[in-house]
Parts: sequence; structure tokens; C-alpha cells
Amino acid sequence: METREKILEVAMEHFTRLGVRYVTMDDIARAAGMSKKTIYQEFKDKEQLVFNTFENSMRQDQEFFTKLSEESNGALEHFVEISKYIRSRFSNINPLVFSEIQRYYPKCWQLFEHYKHNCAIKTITETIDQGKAEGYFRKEIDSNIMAMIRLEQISSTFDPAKFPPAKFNIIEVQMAIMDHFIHGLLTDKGRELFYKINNQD
DNA sequence: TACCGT
DNA sequence: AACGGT
Repeated sequence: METREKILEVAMEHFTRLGVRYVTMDDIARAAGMSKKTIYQEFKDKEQLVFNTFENSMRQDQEFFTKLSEESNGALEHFVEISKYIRSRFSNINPLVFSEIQRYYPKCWQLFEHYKHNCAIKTITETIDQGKAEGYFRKEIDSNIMAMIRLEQISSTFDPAKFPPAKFNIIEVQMAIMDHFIHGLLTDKGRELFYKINNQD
């Protein structure tokens, strides 16, 4: 594997599991089996490593979502698949990582914000529109407003002031909100399919 | 790996 | 004292 990719992979695993500030450059060098010098040849400083690590991971997520929407059999299945992905993806993430990045790595946080406003809202809006056309989602709802609400819901689960990790399991909160959100969109026909999808596995 | 500055 | 950076 390429040196740079190896570093990004090790860094992502460490940052998400233990927290960005807790993990030192020495830790990453040791885990990647290389010297710090090698890391600093690829990345200017820790801030850049953090930025590139999350940038890389978001790119991978984006690729996954694109593939998912190409393969999906409709908007509702798509939402359910995304829900599964989120569950697996976030089960290993220390929920404190996001507030940590917001506070100490503002450039990296801006990357998240940029993604939210330029990609995520568009993708969710399109999926809701598709579900309407398929007759699974209510036509009277405003797709764009619901997409924005959905993003705010997801963001809120990572805010320790709203859902303290000591009291709440983030994955459970995510799943509860997702279920509630989808029910708000569904037509009778959609609800029928939704129950069918949920009971098949 | 040892070391320095913060 | 610990950690980023050389």
C-alpha cells in the first residue's frame, strides 16, 4: 500500500476510535510502522493530517452513496440502506470526535459544513423527490425543507450538549430519529413497503 | 531516536 | 508534563 494511504488509514482508525486530540503523531507513526519523519514528508503538520484524513473518509462515503443510489430499487430502499450504513459506520466512532473537531480543527469542521450544504442537502432532496414520484412519500411535503431538517437532526446527535454520550447511545438516537423521519414522509403505500423491508431481515 | 520549544 | 515538530 502507498505510504500516504497507509497513514490516512491508520490515522482515521485512531482518530475516530480514540479522539483526535488523544492520538499523538508518535502513536500514528508507531501504528503505521514508520518514522514521524515519513509522516511529515506527506503532511505539513497535524492539522493537515486531520484535514486530509477526514477529507479522504468523506470521499469514500460519497463514493459509497453514489454506488448505492445507482444500485438501489427506489428511494425507500435507499434510505433504509443508508440507515444500515450509518449504523455500521458510526458504531466505531467516538461521538466526542465531532465536537472536538468543531472546537480545535475549524478548517476540518468547515469541510463538514461545506459537504452538508453542497452535497448532502441536494442528495437527500433528490431522494425524497424520487420517493414522491414512486408514490411512497407524501407529495405535499417540501423536499428541500425536509432535507435540511434531516441534516440538522443528524448534526444534533453529535452535540454532547443535546445528547450526552454518557446518557445516550448515539447509534440508538440515530436509528430512532431516522425511523421517525421516514414515517413522517410515508404514504400508506410507502408504509406498507417500509414494514415489508424492515421485516425481511 | 534523541532532542528542543511550547 | 506531554506533545508537535526537527
